[in-house]
Amino acid sequence: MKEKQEAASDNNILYRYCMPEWRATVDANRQLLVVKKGQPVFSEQDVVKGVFFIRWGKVKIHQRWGNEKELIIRFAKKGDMIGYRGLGKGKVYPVSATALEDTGLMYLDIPFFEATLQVNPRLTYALMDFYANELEATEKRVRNMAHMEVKGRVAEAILMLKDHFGVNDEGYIDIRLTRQDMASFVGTTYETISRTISELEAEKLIRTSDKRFALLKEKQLARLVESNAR
Amino acid sequence: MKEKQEAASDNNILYRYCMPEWRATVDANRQLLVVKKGQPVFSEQDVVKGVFFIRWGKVKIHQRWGNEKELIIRFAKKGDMIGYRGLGKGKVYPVSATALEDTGLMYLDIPFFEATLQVNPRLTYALMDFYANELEATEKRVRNMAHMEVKGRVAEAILMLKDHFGVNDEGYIDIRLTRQDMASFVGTTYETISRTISELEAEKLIRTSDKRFALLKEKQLARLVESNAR
DNA sequence: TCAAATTTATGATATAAATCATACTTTTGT
DNA sequence: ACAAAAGTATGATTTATATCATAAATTTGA
Repeated sequence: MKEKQEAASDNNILYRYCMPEWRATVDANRQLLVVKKGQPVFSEQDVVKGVFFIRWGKVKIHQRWGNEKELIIRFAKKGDMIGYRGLGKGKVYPVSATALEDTGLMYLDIPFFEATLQVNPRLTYALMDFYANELEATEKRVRNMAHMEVKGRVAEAILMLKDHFGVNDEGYIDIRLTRQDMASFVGTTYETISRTISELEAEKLIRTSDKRFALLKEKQLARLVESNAR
Repeated sequence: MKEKQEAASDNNILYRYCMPEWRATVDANRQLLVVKKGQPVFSEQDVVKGVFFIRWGKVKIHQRWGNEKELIIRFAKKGDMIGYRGLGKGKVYPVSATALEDTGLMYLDIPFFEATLQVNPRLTYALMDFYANELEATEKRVRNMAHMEVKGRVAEAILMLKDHFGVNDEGYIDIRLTRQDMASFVGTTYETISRTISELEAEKLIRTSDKRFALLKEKQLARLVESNAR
């Protein structure tokens, strides 16, 4: 892997909330790994053996449904923790994680991670808060899925992507997504996404290029979200 | 309130996971209250001032959308905690809680509850696990909303209700729900629910009476859930 | 570098479920 | 105990979006 990527500083919930004395223990127990674009970090039904922290790159957390369909639960970037699904031995992942680009990860096995939680109440507290907030966001998604139509959900998805990944110099949101991934994130088909994106472009609310999105009229897009009850 | 109801033993995550020494402190700081059927425990946009534990009765956690529509996020019964949405001052509820029948609650204010978390790492740990599991269940709901059609979602909803509330002597799930509540839980309209329930009854998979459901062929109902990709 | 595979755009058609409408039943509050 | 309000069943119509189909554009890897 490239130097620049390897040099990325780790800044994740674990490093931020565990006691400084424990940090060296973490470093002694961690493993570093690289997953190539398109390759799985873990897959549904795999036994949970550890937890991952993204050092660089991007990952989608998704769930298969039947043969062809999938739903993207969330996207993860540098600093994000993935793969921890609560306590309990012998658990299997209810979701898959797949690299959207070459991605560097740090891995801790479950016994060590849970020992870390026991020793660092502040970390446990921060993690509880993290899950409580994720839950709130996911509940909102259920509601949107139930009551908002596709166009509003697409608008909201684009705004979420902007919040999560930020924009680059040219104003494009810093993640490349296929129409299929976008469809899986919004919960619709790629044909419908294709049409909806074309429509939003025709209305000059967004621009797209190289599988990226740029916001042209963010406020109007946000208004679209609000007024899109079914 | 009736004697029998008042005599209910409290068994909730707080009592289960906080240190015995702390229990008396909790009891000194708690308030007990009763909310009548149909009345709110708290409402969307209220400032979060405390957390509630249900002693007896049943509550729905729901979110309004526009004027008429709502989505029921979850149901809560005896022992369940409601109203805690992570740390942070000045937070407002993103959801409402409304009593489905007369309900007795214990209330703790946020400063005391968060002090309790600080003092009882095991409780924090249990709460983190609780939220991680809730998150997993809610993610599954997002997926079902995206890919499963109404009939499958209704079947799944009925199975969830059975798990959560159990069945009485006559085989009926121990909660009374209007068609509108059922629709809000499944994420559809009451007309569609009415039709779907009629259909499931005609197929002899369920029976209904007095706003309650009884399972006649649980396995077939579960199979319906599996095979109901859109 | 080129052929194969994947991704995209867009049109035509089918369909699940929303909406509109009406009559009937049950629950609630005074 | 009764009138008003809320809830339910079911039919008719509309609509958003899935599905099917085709062709063009882009990406991939040998």
